[in-house]
This record gives sequence, structure tokens and C-alpha cells, in this order.
Amino acid sequence: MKESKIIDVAKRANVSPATVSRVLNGSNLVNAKTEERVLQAIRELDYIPNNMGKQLRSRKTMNLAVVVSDVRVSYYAEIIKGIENMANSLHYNVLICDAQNEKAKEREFLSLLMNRTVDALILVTPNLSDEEIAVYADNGYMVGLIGRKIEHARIPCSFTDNIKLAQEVVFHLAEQGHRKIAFLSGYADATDSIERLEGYVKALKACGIPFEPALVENGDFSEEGGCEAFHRLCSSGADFTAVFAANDEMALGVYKACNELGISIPDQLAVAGVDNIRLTNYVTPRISSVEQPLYAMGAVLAEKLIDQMNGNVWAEKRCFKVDAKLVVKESSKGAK
Amino acid sequence: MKESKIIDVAKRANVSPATVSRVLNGSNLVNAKTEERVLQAIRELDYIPNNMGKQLRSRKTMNLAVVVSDVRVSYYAEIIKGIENMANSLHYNVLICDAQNEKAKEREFLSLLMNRTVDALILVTPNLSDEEIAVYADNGYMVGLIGRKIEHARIPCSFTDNIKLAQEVVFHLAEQGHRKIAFLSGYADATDSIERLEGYVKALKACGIPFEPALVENGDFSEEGGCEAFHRLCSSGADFTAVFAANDEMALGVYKACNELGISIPDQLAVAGVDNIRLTNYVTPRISSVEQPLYAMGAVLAEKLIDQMNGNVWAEKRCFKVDAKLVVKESSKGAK
DNA sequence: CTGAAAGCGCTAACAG
DNA sequence: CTGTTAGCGCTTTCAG
Repeated sequence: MKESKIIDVAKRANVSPATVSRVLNGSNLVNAKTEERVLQAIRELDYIPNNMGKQLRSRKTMNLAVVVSDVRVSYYAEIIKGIENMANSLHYNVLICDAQNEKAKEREFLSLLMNRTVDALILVTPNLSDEEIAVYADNGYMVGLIGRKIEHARIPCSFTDNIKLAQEVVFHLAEQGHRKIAFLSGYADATDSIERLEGYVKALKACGIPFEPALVENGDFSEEGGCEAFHRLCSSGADFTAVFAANDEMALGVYKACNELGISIPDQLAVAGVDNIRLTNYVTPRISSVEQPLYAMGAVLAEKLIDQMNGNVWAEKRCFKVDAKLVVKESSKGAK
Repeated sequence: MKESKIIDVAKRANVSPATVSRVLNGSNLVNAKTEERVLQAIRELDYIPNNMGKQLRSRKTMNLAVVVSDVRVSYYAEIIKGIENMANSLHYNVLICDAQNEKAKEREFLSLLMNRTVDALILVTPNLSDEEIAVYADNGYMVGLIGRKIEHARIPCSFTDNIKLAQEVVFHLAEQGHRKIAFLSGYADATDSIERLEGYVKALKACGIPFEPALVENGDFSEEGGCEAFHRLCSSGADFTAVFAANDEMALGVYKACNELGISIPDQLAVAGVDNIRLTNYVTPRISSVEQPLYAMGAVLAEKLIDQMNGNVWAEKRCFKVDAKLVVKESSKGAK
């Protein structure tokens, strides 16, 4: 039996296709009796509207793309989950785009926007420049950002307050009696690195601790990179009793290095990280870490983007700066 | 400036839309000179084909949906990555569907297939019955399965050899001198549970060890569930020196329970799990676990499904049974 | 090798 | 409240 189309339903219900369409789309200007007839015909024919036709005519795909560096990383997975759940509840579908950390691939995925495969695209990746992203928004494409901020009136973003977050960590470490606190940063040019460094410096100042550039070392946000960076820090002869790692992966690298060097945590060295990934609770001692509301960041951004597309004027609130909270565990406790 | 359409390109290049379409789709029956003219016009107009029109006319979306229980679970994330990468290289996009472990949602996502939002759908979830899935395939929809097998000529599947995998674990434990091996299963009705139990029983037999039903306890594949199941096993008075957990989460639950009960691993109890998740390497002692080629399972299934859609006849190879391999670590070493 | 013509299935004006 | 009439943008016969 052939698939039925809207015209078949219309004929069977003795109405026009337009009326069927109205029923399908919940228009309230359809007579209740007519509606019942149409519904009946739909049931009898097992009619299911074809989305391709609908998309073309309505010029909407009801699809969203989300670009991440690696779906397997829990940071991204959590954000994706937030986006997906919100999008679904608003009748949107989500295309997943794994850029594999390649800038060129990120750029490629933007074509999904231009060729109208999706109505909007959410970038969770850090590689494309603000300028490049702005061009798309200027050309009328809907783009949203997660984990970074941009100065563009039509690009919504959601991100955490990195400065505050870093300050919180440093204050906590200082409270435990530490005065010589090292900062293990990520890529030097990553926004997260820059802002967290800024918070670190500010907090030191607020505590009356002089800032020592020698106590800052860069890694690459990976466990291995953190391990190497920590080794470099130690060989440089730097003197410190606590280390603030820009993320948990690097904190794990510190653990590895400490294990190799025979440094005991937290007795000889206090450690704190960012992201509060599950693993932080399975190593000994458990790693104090800052928890970001990733799910919420994804959900709120998706909601805003969809809201925007549905014609609502650009309200005041374009940027969502969310607060992260430090979860203190054993790795940073006990005075130096 | 307005977006240009195929007709605009055609006019500018002094050809018909059909010819532009041919160039766009790499038809080889276009004169080289004509093609160059068309390409030139495309460049001048910054023309980008609109996918909605293309989809409707060609009756293909070039989209794939993949339904999982929870994107955040690394098991699913790894499979998704495999699907995504393969799909992308074959010019398909991937819609992600998070069913949140609800059967009703899984079913809902199947409508993406029926309303032609996607050309095919991959189920990685365990909840829908074989019969229900078969109906879709019978109606001509393309469905693929990962992590389970189905007897239906037009449903490709990729899955691991659960029986073999369980046997490998039991043999390993037996080699270490264990004769009293408990099995901590998942949901009693899950295929994975059933098949792993079968392998466990077979292996015991092969080792000349009598099967003791009292040494089997069910959990729910979660850490908490594994912990509780292990406690039940202990309070039942069962006597054993090794435990084979149906997955790593439950093995972690065993660790937790052992910690509470003061049981030392591996001295007093050997432990082994399945999935070889990252966490198994961060607890002490590291957990011996079976590694499944998840990425490959995703990739191979996606490839097969796409191949199938592109008109190739149903070849012999519909099911891909892949081998998992046991990674022996400290949790199971040293004789009892 | 190229063009003309005919829709894919649906929705949105615009009339009634 | 309902029907008529046009397409949305593209590809694909079918002729030439």
C-alpha cells in the first residue's frame, strides 16, 4: 500500500488540503466537526506528514546543529544533553557535529547553516575566531556560543564566570594557609586560560600575595599535558605548596607527576581543578574541583536560540553568565 | 542582497537549471567549458544549494538518527563517535536522540523515520522488542541495531560476542586458581545479562566447576546497583573468591561494598568487569575488564546501513559479531 | 551534451 | 470557518 499524502486525506475527509494542514498544525480556526472528520481520515489512512515538504514550504527545518571538539569528552556530552533535551521539548531535533578538534572541520559544519540543513548552530568549540563567527550572524544566520562570550548583538552565549571561579579556588587555598600557589594553565591563548589566570592574579592581590610569573605554567588541558607541565614547574625550581589546575584532566596529570616524584597530596601539595568530572571522586585523595552547570548552560542557550528564531525581538538578555561552585574535597584540605 | 537560487545561476551562465544541477551533482555529461561557466556563475553569486529543495525532490535527507539511552554514558558516546565519523565521511549527518532510558521516547524517535526527517535510524537502546523493530523494517524503513542481534534479513546489526567474552573472563579467573566464581549480572532480562550468564555457565562447565545458582545475583548495570547486589550476595552466605561483574559500573559497586565490608581486592576477592571504562584504571587496584570495540561497532554499522540505502543488494554479511578482549589488570591477579 | 517541463509534499496568502 | 491558487528550490525524465 502506497504512502498517503495530504491530498488523499483531504479527499477522504471531503475538505481541502489547506484544512488538513490546519488540523495538523493545530490551527484553532477549524470547526470541531470538520476537525474530527479530518482526524478520522488521518487515522484510516495511517497518514504521516512528510517533513521534507513541510520544511521546504515553511522554510524551517526544526533542526539545530551543535559543534563540539569530541563527543566523548564528558564536558561536551553534558552540554549536548542539555541542548538535546531542551530542543526536543521545543520540537527541534539536534544534529551532532564532532569537529575532532580541527578548525577546518568546525568551519565545514557551518555550511549546514548556509545550505539550510539546520535553522541554527551552536558552537561549543574554541577554535573559530570571534570575527569569523560574527560574519555569519551578520549574514542573518542564527549562531549561539557556549563556553565563550562574544560582543555581537545577535549571538547569544552562555558561559561561566571564569574570573570568579578562579578567585574562589585561590581564596579557598589561601584560607587553608597557602601563600605560594601555582597555576597550571591550559593553552596560553584559550579564553578559559586567560580569564582564569586573571582571576588567579586578582585573588592573589586581594590576599596580599605577590604574583610570581614563575608559578604559572601552561599545559594543554590534557592529563598528559598537565603531568608534563607540572614536571617543568618542579624542575624550574619554583617554590609552591598548592597548585590550581585549569581543569581536572591537568589535575590528574599533577597526581601522576606527584606519584612519580613521591610528593604526597595534600600533605606536601594541595591540588584543585575545574569541571568536577566523575574521576575526581575516584582518585585518592578526591580532587577539589569547580563544578560548572554544563547541562543548564546547554539548555538555556538552546532555549534562547529557539526563542529568538521564533520571531521574538532581541531582548536584553543575550548573555548568560552562570556561576560555578567549588566543591571542596580532600586534595586541598588541611593547612600547609 | 538576496540569496541566489539555481535559476539565478542558470541565467547568469546562460544555461538551464538542469545543467547547473548536473554540475552541482558531479554529472559527467557536461561539457567542460559549460561547466566552467557554471562554476564561475556560482562563485560570482556565492550560490549555495538549498538542501530543503534538494531533499524534497531527491527524496533523501542524507540524515541518520541514532537513539541512545544517555549521551553522557561513555559507552554510547564512543559508539556515537564511530557512527558520526563514518556518516560524515559518507556525506551523511547524524541526529542524536537521547531517550533518557524511557521506552516511550525510544518509540517516539522512530517517527523521525516515518516522517522522513531521516533516511535511517540506528538503535543502540535495549528496550524495544525485536518484534516491534521488525515491523518498521517490514514497512520499508531502514533500521540498524548496535549491541544486539535480531533475526531479520533487512536489519543490520553489530554486537560483541557476549558468550565468548564471559568465557574469557571465567577462564582467566580459573587460571588464577579460583573455583568459586560469582556472577553479578545486570537486569535479568537484558540480552547482555542472559548471554554473559550463558558464557559464564559454559566456561564453568569447561573448567569442571559445578554451576551454583546461588552465586548469581542481579543488579541494574549501575554502580549503586552493583554495590547492593554484592551486599545481597554476601548476606546470603554464598561462598566465593572471585566475582565477574557484567559491567564496570557494577564492578565499581563491588569495590564500594568491599570497602564497606573490609574485604581486600585482590587478596580476598578477585574482580573483573566489562567495558574497560576509563575509571577502571584510576581505582586501586585497577580493574581487569573486557574491552569492546565500540567505535568500530558504530562505524561499521553506519557504513553498512548507508551502503544498503544506496541500492546495493543485501549482501551476505548483515551481522557483525566483533570480538572483545580481556585486559588483565591488578584486580584479578594473584592466585586465590 | 543541453533544455523544457513537471512535479516532490506541503503551507500560506487571499478570497470567499 | 474553508477552499483556491501558487509556489518553496531543486532534480529528473524526456526530447532534442
